[in-house]
Amino acid sequence: MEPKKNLTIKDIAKLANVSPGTVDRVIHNRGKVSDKALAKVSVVLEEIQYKPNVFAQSLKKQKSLSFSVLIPRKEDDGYWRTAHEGITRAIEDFDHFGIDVKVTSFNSKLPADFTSKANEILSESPNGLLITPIFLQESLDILKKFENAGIPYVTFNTKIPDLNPSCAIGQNLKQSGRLAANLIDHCCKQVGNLLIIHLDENPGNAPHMIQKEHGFREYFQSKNHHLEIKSIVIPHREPALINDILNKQAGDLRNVTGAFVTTAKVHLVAYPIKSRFNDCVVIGYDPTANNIDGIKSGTIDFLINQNPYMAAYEGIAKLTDLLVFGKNIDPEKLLPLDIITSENLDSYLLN
Amino acid sequence: MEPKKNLTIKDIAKLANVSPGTVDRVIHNRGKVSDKALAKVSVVLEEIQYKPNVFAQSLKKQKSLSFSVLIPRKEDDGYWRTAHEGITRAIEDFDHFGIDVKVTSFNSKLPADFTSKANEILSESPNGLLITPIFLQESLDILKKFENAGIPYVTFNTKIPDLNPSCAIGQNLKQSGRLAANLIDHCCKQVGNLLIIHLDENPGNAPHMIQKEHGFREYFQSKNHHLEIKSIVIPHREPALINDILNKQAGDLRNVTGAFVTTAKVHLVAYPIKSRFNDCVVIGYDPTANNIDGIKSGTIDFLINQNPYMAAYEGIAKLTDLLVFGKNIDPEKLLPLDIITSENLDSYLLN
DNA sequence: CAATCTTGTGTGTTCGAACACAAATATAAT
DNA sequence: ATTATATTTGTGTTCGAACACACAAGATTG
Repeated sequence: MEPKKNLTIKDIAKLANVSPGTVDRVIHNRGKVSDKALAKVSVVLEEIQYKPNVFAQSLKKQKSLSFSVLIPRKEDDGYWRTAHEGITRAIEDFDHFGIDVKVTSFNSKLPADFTSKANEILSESPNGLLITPIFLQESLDILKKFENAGIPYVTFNTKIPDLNPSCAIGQNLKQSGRLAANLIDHCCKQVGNLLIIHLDENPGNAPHMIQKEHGFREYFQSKNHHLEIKSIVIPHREPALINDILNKQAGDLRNVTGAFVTTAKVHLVAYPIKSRFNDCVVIGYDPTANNIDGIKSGTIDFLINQNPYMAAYEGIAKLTDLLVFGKNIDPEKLLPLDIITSENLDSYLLN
Repeated sequence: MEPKKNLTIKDIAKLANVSPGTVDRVIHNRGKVSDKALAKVSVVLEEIQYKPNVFAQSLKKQKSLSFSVLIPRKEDDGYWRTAHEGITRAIEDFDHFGIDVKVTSFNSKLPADFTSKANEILSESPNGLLITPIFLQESLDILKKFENAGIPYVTFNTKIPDLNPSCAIGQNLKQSGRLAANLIDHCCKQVGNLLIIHLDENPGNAPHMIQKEHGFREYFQSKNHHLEIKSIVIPHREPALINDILNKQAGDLRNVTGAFVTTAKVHLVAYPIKSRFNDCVVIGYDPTANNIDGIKSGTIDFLINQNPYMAAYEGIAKLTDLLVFGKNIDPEKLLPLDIITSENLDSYLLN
C-alpha cells in the first residue's frame, strides 16, 4: 500500500525466517528453493513493496552496458545532424551510469549500407540498440534478428508494423498533416487551392509522407472544402528543375493559398512557391539551418518540429531506463507536434 | 583528455604511491595531507579525469536527501494543478534515487501564507528547495534567508531579479507576447484593432503580464501597425460583469481582429469576445481543462503553453542533478513557447 | 631521554545486491 | 544402515566510495 521505507534483502530474510541467499533466489527465480521457503518469502514480498536499491544493484552488476545507435550520417540532412546532437547530449548526460554508447552512421540513400552496418552491430551483440528503421523491408529483416538474439531495441523516426520494439519513439504523422491543414485554415480567411509537395524521395517508399498527406486531406474533407488539393512529387534538388516541375505540374493552378511540404527539405521550394503564389502560406518540417533562414526571411511561415533532437535523446534515455534501472517503459512514446514560427524559433533552439 | 576508463580511488592511490585514504582526503580536502602527498595525488588527478562512481557514492552516502516544494494550491488554478501533476510524476520517476520530497501548498492570493509556509520549510532545513516565487518582495526576503542558510533552491514560473537560484526555470515572457502578436498577424490578412486582456489580477503586481503586453506591442510597432491596441483589466470572474466591462471599456471599438489574454483564465472571456467580435482571433495561455474545451469548441484559437507540468518536473530533475549527482546545472532554463491548436492539443496532453 | 602531542598515513568496515561456494538436509541407491 | 547423490540453504566475498579508527613518524615538552 504505502511505499514503505527501504527494506533490504536482509530485512526480508529476517521477516521470512530464511537466509538472504534464499530471498535472492526467490527474487530472481534462480530456482533451488523449496516450496515452503518460496511461499514464506513470497508472502513477505507481497506484503512490503520491495524495491531494490538501484545504486547497490548497479554498483555490483557493474553493468558496463553497451548501447549501439544506428542512424543516418549527419551529413545527409540537417534533420539527422540534429538527431546526432541529441545522441551526443544524451551520452554526456547518462555517461556516469556506466553506459558505453557506440554510434554507427549509414548512408540514408543506401539500404545495403543500412543492412551491413546493422549486421555488424548484431555481431557485436550490444546490450541495447537505438535505431532509425527508415527502410521498411530491411528493417523488418534485421530487427527480427535482434529480437531472436534477445537484444532489446528502441526505434525512432519511423514506426514499422509487425515489430515489437521496447519503445517506438515518434509522432502521430496523420495528425501532423492535419495540423498543417489546420494552420493553413487559420491563416486564410478564404482558403483557396492547396499544394502538397513531396520532396526528394519516392513517396511510395516513404510511408511517413503518405500519412501526412492523408491527414492533410482528411482535415479539409471534414471542412467541406471543395477546391483542389494537388500533390506534387519533386525528386530533384536543383532550383531550376524545381521551377520546371512546378510549371509542368501546377502551371495552370491559380489562387493557391497554402503549400504543405512534407519533409525538412522545404527550404528548397519555399522561395519558388512564395514568388509564384503571392501570400501563399508555406508549411514544412524542422528547424534545420536552411529552414531557419527561411523562417526568418519569411519564405517559410510555419515549421512543424519533428524534434529529432529530443527523439534521439529520449531513445538513449529509454534504453537507460530499461537496462540500467530495469524500469518498465511504455512501448510507444509520441512526441508533441511543435509549431515553430519566427517568434518562438529561438525557444526551441537554445537548450 | 579522453574520458579514460573508470579509474577508482584505489587505482589513483597506486599511481600516486599513496594509500586510498590519502587520495580520499585530497579529493574531499579533508586536510591532514602532507604537501608532498598532495602534490603527487594532484598530479595524478589532473592527469586522468577522475569521475567518482555515482552508484558507489550514493550507496555509501545513503543520501536520503530531502527536497521541499513550495507551490500554490492545486485548487487555485488549472495551471497549478498541472504543475502539481509534474511534481508528482517527477517524484515517481526519481523516487529510487533516495530523495524525499515534501510538497507544501499555499494560497496564491495570500502573500502572508506564502511567507509563513516558506519560513516553516526553512526551519526544517531541507537539502534543496523548489519554489514558485510569485510574490516579488516576499520571495526576495525569504529566499535571501535560504541563501544564507546555504540551501540551494530552484525557482520556476517567475524570475526574481537580485536572486541567485541554482536554476531559474521559465519562459521568455516578452517573446511570449511577441509570439501571440505574430500569430494574430499570421491569421489576419488585414489586422484590425486589437485587445489585450489582463484577467483576475492586478497587472501592476504581476510583472509577467506586463512583460507579455510589452512584447505584444513591440511586435506591432515594428510592423508599423497604426490601429488601436487597447489593454483591458478585468478583475472579476462573473460572466455578467465581464460583459459589462467589455461594454464599458471596449464598447466603442469596432473591427477587432485579435484578442490576447495574458493568463490561463482565457476561457472566461473567450466566448464573450468571439460573440461580440466576429472572426476575432483569441489567444490565451495553457491547456487547462476549461481552455481545452474552448479550443475544441472554437472559442479559443491558440493557446501558448507555459508548460507548468514540464517546468515543475524539470525543477525536481534539476535539484536531483545538483544534489544527487553533483552535476553543474545551468542557472537558467528557458522552456519552449509551444503553440497549441485543436489539432496538436492531444500531442501535448498524453505524456 | 623518556613522555606527550601533533601530524600524517594506512587499514578496515560499511552501504545493498549479486553470485560463488560451502554447508546442511533430504532423497535415492546399494 | 551406509555411502552416494540430489536438493536446499547459509555464508562470504565483491563492487567503489566514505569515513572511523589505529598506527606511524616527527615535533614538543618536562
